[in-house]
Amino acid sequence: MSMAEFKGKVKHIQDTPFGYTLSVIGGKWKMVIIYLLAENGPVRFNDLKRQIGVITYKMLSAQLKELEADGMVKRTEYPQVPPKVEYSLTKKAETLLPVLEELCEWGVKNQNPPIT
Amino acid sequence: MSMAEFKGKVKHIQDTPFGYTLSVIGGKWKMVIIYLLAENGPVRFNDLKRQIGVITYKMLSAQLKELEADGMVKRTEYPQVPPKVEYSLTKKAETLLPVLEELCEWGVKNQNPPIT
DNA sequence: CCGAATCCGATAAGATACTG
DNA sequence: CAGTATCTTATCGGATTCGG
Repeated sequence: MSMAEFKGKVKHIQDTPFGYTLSVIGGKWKMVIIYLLAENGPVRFNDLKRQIGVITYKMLSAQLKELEADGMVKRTEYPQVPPKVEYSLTKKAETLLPVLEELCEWGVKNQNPPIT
Repeated sequence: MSMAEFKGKVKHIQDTPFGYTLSVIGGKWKMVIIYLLAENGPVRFNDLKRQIGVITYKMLSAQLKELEADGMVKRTEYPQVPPKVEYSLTKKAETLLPVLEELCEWGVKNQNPPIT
Protein backbone atom coordinates (compact mmCIF):
# COMPACT_ATOMS: atom_id res chain seq x y z
CA MET A 1 0.00 0.00 0.00
CA SER A 2 1.44 3.31 -1.12
CA MET A 3 1.06 6.73 0.40
CA ALA A 4 -0.95 7.84 -2.60
CA GLU A 5 -3.64 5.37 -1.71
CA PHE A 6 -4.09 6.98 1.67
CA LYS A 7 -4.29 10.46 0.26
CA GLY A 8 -7.78 11.89 0.61
CA LYS A 9 -9.08 8.59 1.88
CA VAL A 10 -12.58 8.91 3.26
CA LYS A 11 -13.32 7.46 6.65
CA HIS A 12 -15.41 4.36 6.14
CA ILE A 13 -18.84 4.27 7.66
CA GLN A 14 -18.13 0.99 9.43
CA ASP A 15 -15.71 2.74 11.74
CA THR A 16 -18.17 5.41 12.90
CA PRO A 17 -20.61 5.21 15.83
CA PHE A 18 -23.41 5.06 13.29
CA GLY A 19 -21.72 2.04 11.75
CA TYR A 20 -21.64 0.42 15.17
CA THR A 21 -25.36 0.98 15.61
CA LEU A 22 -26.02 -0.55 12.22
CA SER A 23 -23.86 -3.56 13.06
CA VAL A 24 -26.01 -4.15 16.14
CA ILE A 25 -29.52 -3.53 14.76
CA GLY A 26 -28.98 -3.58 11.01
CA GLY A 27 -29.55 -7.27 10.44
CA LYS A 28 -32.56 -8.20 8.39
CA TRP A 29 -34.76 -9.11 11.38
CA LYS A 30 -33.10 -7.46 14.34
CA MET A 31 -35.25 -4.37 14.69
CA VAL A 32 -38.35 -6.50 14.28
CA ILE A 33 -37.15 -8.83 17.03
CA ILE A 34 -36.39 -5.93 19.36
CA TYR A 35 -39.77 -4.37 18.53
CA LEU A 36 -41.62 -7.55 19.39
CA LEU A 37 -39.64 -8.26 22.55
CA ALA A 38 -40.39 -4.72 23.66
CA GLU A 39 -44.10 -5.21 23.10
CA ASN A 40 -44.60 -8.72 24.33
CA GLY A 41 -42.06 -8.95 27.10
CA PRO A 42 -40.15 -12.17 27.77
CA VAL A 43 -41.19 -14.55 25.04
CA ARG A 44 -40.36 -18.10 24.08
CA PHE A 45 -38.56 -19.10 20.92
CA ASN A 46 -41.51 -20.55 19.05
CA ASP A 47 -43.82 -17.75 20.13
CA LEU A 48 -41.39 -15.25 18.73
CA LYS A 49 -41.19 -17.20 15.50
CA ARG A 50 -44.97 -17.19 15.20
CA GLN A 51 -45.13 -13.45 15.83
CA ILE A 52 -42.61 -12.68 13.13
CA GLY A 53 -44.41 -15.06 10.82
CA VAL A 54 -42.13 -15.57 7.87
CA ILE A 55 -38.73 -16.03 9.51
CA THR A 56 -37.12 -19.48 9.56
CA TYR A 57 -35.82 -21.27 12.65
CA LYS A 58 -32.31 -20.92 11.36
CA MET A 59 -32.49 -17.16 10.84
CA LEU A 60 -34.25 -16.50 14.13
CA SER A 61 -31.70 -18.58 15.97
CA ALA A 62 -28.80 -16.82 14.28
CA GLN A 63 -30.17 -13.31 14.82
CA LEU A 64 -30.95 -13.99 18.46
CA LYS A 65 -27.40 -15.27 18.98
CA GLU A 66 -25.96 -12.11 17.46
CA LEU A 67 -28.24 -9.86 19.46
CA GLU A 68 -27.24 -11.76 22.59
CA ALA A 69 -23.55 -11.42 21.74
CA ASP A 70 -24.07 -7.66 21.29
CA GLY A 71 -25.72 -7.40 24.69
CA MET A 72 -29.18 -6.57 23.34
CA VAL A 73 -31.05 -9.72 24.24
CA LYS A 74 -31.03 -11.85 27.37
CA ARG A 75 -31.57 -15.58 27.03
CA THR A 76 -33.01 -17.40 30.03
CA GLU A 77 -33.07 -21.17 30.01
CA TYR A 78 -35.34 -23.05 32.40
CA PRO A 79 -34.12 -26.57 33.22
CA GLN A 80 -37.32 -28.49 32.64
CA VAL A 81 -38.90 -30.95 30.24
CA PRO A 82 -40.00 -29.93 27.71
CA PRO A 83 -37.34 -27.24 27.49
CA LYS A 84 -38.30 -23.63 28.03
CA VAL A 85 -36.20 -20.68 26.90
CA GLU A 86 -37.27 -17.08 27.23
CA TYR A 87 -35.85 -14.09 25.40
CA SER A 88 -36.08 -10.55 26.69
CA LEU A 89 -34.45 -7.18 26.14
CA THR A 90 -31.45 -5.97 28.11
CA LYS A 91 -31.25 -2.48 29.57
CA LYS A 92 -28.96 -1.56 26.70
CA ALA A 93 -31.65 -2.51 24.23
CA GLU A 94 -34.26 -0.59 26.17
CA THR A 95 -32.30 2.62 25.69
CA LEU A 96 -32.90 2.17 21.98
CA LEU A 97 -36.68 1.89 22.24
CA PRO A 98 -37.40 5.64 22.09
CA VAL A 99 -35.59 5.79 18.77
CA LEU A 100 -37.56 2.83 17.43
CA GLU A 101 -40.72 4.64 18.54
CA GLU A 102 -39.70 7.55 16.37
CA LEU A 103 -39.07 5.28 13.41
CA CYS A 104 -42.58 3.97 13.96
CA GLU A 105 -43.99 7.50 14.05
CA TRP A 106 -42.13 8.35 10.86
CA GLY A 107 -43.86 5.35 9.28
CA VAL A 108 -47.25 6.61 10.43
CA LYS A 109 -46.65 9.97 8.86
CA ASN A 110 -45.20 8.69 5.61
CA GLN A 111 -46.93 5.44 4.81
CA ASN A 112 -50.00 6.97 3.19
CA PRO A 113 -49.23 10.66 3.08
CA PRO A 114 -51.97 13.09 2.04
CA ILE A 115 -51.56 14.30 -1.52
CA THR A 116 -50.59 17.92 -1.31
CA MET B 1 -49.02 6.91 17.77
CA SER B 2 -46.60 4.62 19.58
CA MET B 3 -45.44 1.07 19.15
CA ALA B 4 -47.37 0.03 22.23
CA GLU B 5 -50.64 1.13 20.67
CA PHE B 6 -50.33 -1.62 18.11
CA LYS B 7 -50.15 -4.35 20.70
CA GLY B 8 -52.71 -7.02 20.07
CA LYS B 9 -54.10 -5.27 17.03
CA VAL B 10 -51.81 -6.37 14.24
CA LYS B 11 -50.75 -9.83 13.23
CA HIS B 12 -47.96 -9.15 10.80
CA ILE B 13 -45.22 -6.64 11.39
CA GLN B 14 -44.99 -5.78 7.71
CA ASP B 15 -48.46 -4.25 7.81
CA THR B 16 -47.58 -1.79 10.59
CA PRO B 17 -46.12 1.69 10.18
CA PHE B 18 -42.94 0.33 11.69
CA GLY B 19 -42.91 -2.33 9.00
CA TYR B 20 -43.28 0.38 6.39
CA THR B 21 -40.32 2.26 7.81
CA LEU B 22 -38.26 -0.91 7.71
CA SER B 23 -39.27 -1.57 4.12
CA VAL B 24 -37.96 1.88 3.18
CA ILE B 25 -34.73 2.04 5.19
CA GLY B 26 -34.18 -1.58 6.19
CA GLY B 27 -32.11 -2.63 3.21
CA LYS B 28 -28.54 -3.56 3.88
CA TRP B 29 -27.07 -0.23 2.74
CA LYS B 30 -29.98 2.18 2.76
CA MET B 31 -29.36 3.94 6.06
CA VAL B 32 -25.69 4.27 5.15
CA ILE B 33 -26.61 5.84 1.82
CA ILE B 34 -29.03 8.28 3.45
CA TYR B 35 -26.47 9.12 6.10
CA LEU B 36 -23.79 9.88 3.53
CA LEU B 37 -26.10 11.85 1.26
CA ALA B 38 -27.09 13.92 4.28
CA GLU B 39 -23.48 14.64 5.18
CA ASN B 40 -22.01 15.18 1.76
CA GLY B 41 -24.91 16.69 -0.13
CA PRO B 42 -25.53 15.91 -3.79
CA VAL B 43 -22.95 13.35 -4.71
CA ARG B 44 -22.04 11.40 -7.81
CA PHE B 45 -22.38 7.66 -8.19
CA ASN B 46 -18.73 6.75 -7.99
CA ASP B 47 -18.05 9.18 -5.16
CA LEU B 48 -20.80 7.55 -3.17
CA LYS B 49 -19.36 4.14 -3.93
CA ARG B 50 -15.94 5.24 -2.70
CA GLN B 51 -17.42 6.65 0.50
CA ILE B 52 -19.21 3.44 1.33
CA GLY B 53 -16.09 1.50 0.50
CA VAL B 54 -17.12 -2.13 0.28
CA ILE B 55 -20.36 -1.95 -1.68
CA THR B 56 -20.47 -3.21 -5.27
CA TYR B 57 -21.70 -1.21 -8.25
CA LYS B 58 -24.63 -3.56 -8.58
CA MET B 59 -25.80 -3.20 -5.00
CA LEU B 60 -25.39 0.55 -4.92
CA SER B 61 -27.32 0.89 -8.14
CA ALA B 62 -30.14 -1.36 -6.89
CA GLN B 63 -30.41 0.34 -3.50
CA LEU B 64 -30.47 3.79 -5.05
CA LYS B 65 -33.27 2.71 -7.38
CA GLU B 66 -35.33 1.41 -4.48
CA LEU B 67 -34.73 4.55 -2.46
CA GLU B 68 -35.74 6.61 -5.46
CA ALA B 69 -38.91 4.54 -5.92
CA ASP B 70 -39.74 5.11 -2.24
CA GLY B 71 -39.32 8.86 -2.65
CA MET B 72 -36.22 9.10 -0.49
CA VAL B 73 -33.59 9.94 -3.09
CA LYS B 74 -33.61 12.30 -6.03
CA ARG B 75 -31.61 11.36 -9.10
CA THR B 76 -30.42 14.16 -11.35
CA GLU B 77 -28.88 13.28 -14.67
CA TYR B 78 -26.76 15.80 -16.53
CA PRO B 79 -26.66 15.25 -20.30
CA GLN B 80 -22.95 15.51 -20.84
CA VAL B 81 -19.93 13.42 -21.71
CA PRO B 82 -18.63 11.81 -19.60
CA PRO B 83 -21.99 11.20 -17.92
CA LYS B 84 -22.72 12.85 -14.61
CA VAL B 85 -25.46 11.75 -12.25
CA GLU B 86 -26.01 13.29 -8.86
CA TYR B 87 -27.95 11.80 -5.99
CA SER B 88 -29.48 13.82 -3.19
CA LEU B 89 -32.07 13.44 -0.44
CA THR B 90 -35.71 14.37 -0.84
CA LYS B 91 -37.61 16.35 1.80
CA LYS B 92 -39.22 13.10 2.90
CA ALA B 93 -35.79 11.65 3.60
CA GLU B 94 -34.74 14.77 5.44
CA THR B 95 -37.54 14.28 7.96
CA LEU B 96 -35.84 11.05 8.91
CA LEU B 97 -32.45 12.61 9.62
CA PRO B 98 -33.14 13.53 13.27
CA VAL B 99 -33.92 9.88 13.97
CA LEU B 100 -30.74 8.74 12.23
CA GLU B 101 -28.89 11.29 14.32
CA GLU B 102 -30.25 9.62 17.45
CA LEU B 103 -29.16 6.22 16.20
CA CYS B 104 -25.72 7.71 15.78
CA GLU B 105 -25.77 9.08 19.32
CA TRP B 106 -26.84 5.70 20.62
CA GLY B 107 -23.77 4.29 18.90
CA VAL B 108 -21.54 6.85 20.56
CA LYS B 109 -22.86 5.91 23.97
CA ASN B 110 -22.76 2.16 23.46
CA GLN B 111 -19.79 1.40 21.24
CA ASN B 112 -17.17 1.27 23.96
CA PRO B 113 -19.10 1.37 27.20
CA PRO B 114 -17.22 1.45 30.52
CA ILE B 115 -16.89 -1.97 32.12
CA THR B 116 -19.26 -2.08 35.06
C1' DC C 1 -14.53 8.05 -19.31
C1' DC C 2 -18.92 7.34 -15.94
C1' DG C 3 -22.86 4.94 -14.74
C1' DA C 4 -24.76 0.73 -14.84
C1' DA C 5 -26.05 -3.95 -16.86
C1' DT C 6 -24.47 -8.91 -17.43
C1' DC C 7 -22.43 -13.30 -16.44
C1' DC C 8 -20.94 -16.58 -13.17
C1' DG C 9 -18.95 -18.58 -8.95
C1' DA C 10 -19.49 -17.89 -3.93
C1' DT C 11 -22.36 -17.13 -0.14
C1' DA C 12 -26.53 -16.51 2.44
C1' DA C 13 -31.19 -17.64 3.14
C1' DG C 14 -35.35 -20.86 2.81
C1' DA C 15 -37.71 -25.44 3.65
C1' DT C 16 -38.13 -29.18 6.40
C1' DA C 17 -36.62 -33.39 8.68
C1' DC C 18 -34.44 -34.55 12.75
C1' DT C 19 -32.37 -34.73 17.75
C1' DG C 20 -31.76 -33.94 22.93
C1' DC D 1 -39.95 -27.17 22.87
C1' DA D 2 -35.78 -25.38 21.26
C1' DG D 3 -32.98 -25.52 18.29
C1' DT D 4 -29.54 -28.26 14.23
C1' DA D 5 -28.48 -30.65 9.96
C1' DT D 6 -29.05 -30.99 5.42
C1' DC D 7 -30.38 -29.91 1.02
C1' DT D 8 -32.30 -26.60 -2.21
C1' DT D 9 -33.00 -21.96 -3.82
C1' DA D 10 -32.20 -17.08 -3.96
C1' DT D 11 -29.08 -13.35 -3.43
C1' DC D 12 -24.58 -11.19 -3.53
C1' DG D 13 -19.74 -10.08 -4.90
C1' DG D 14 -16.32 -9.40 -8.53
C1' DA D 15 -14.88 -9.01 -13.10
C1' DT D 16 -16.12 -7.76 -17.39
C1' DT D 17 -18.81 -5.48 -20.84
C1' DC D 18 -21.86 -2.02 -22.73
C1' DG D 19 -23.98 2.47 -23.82
C1' DG D 20 -23.90 7.34 -24.01
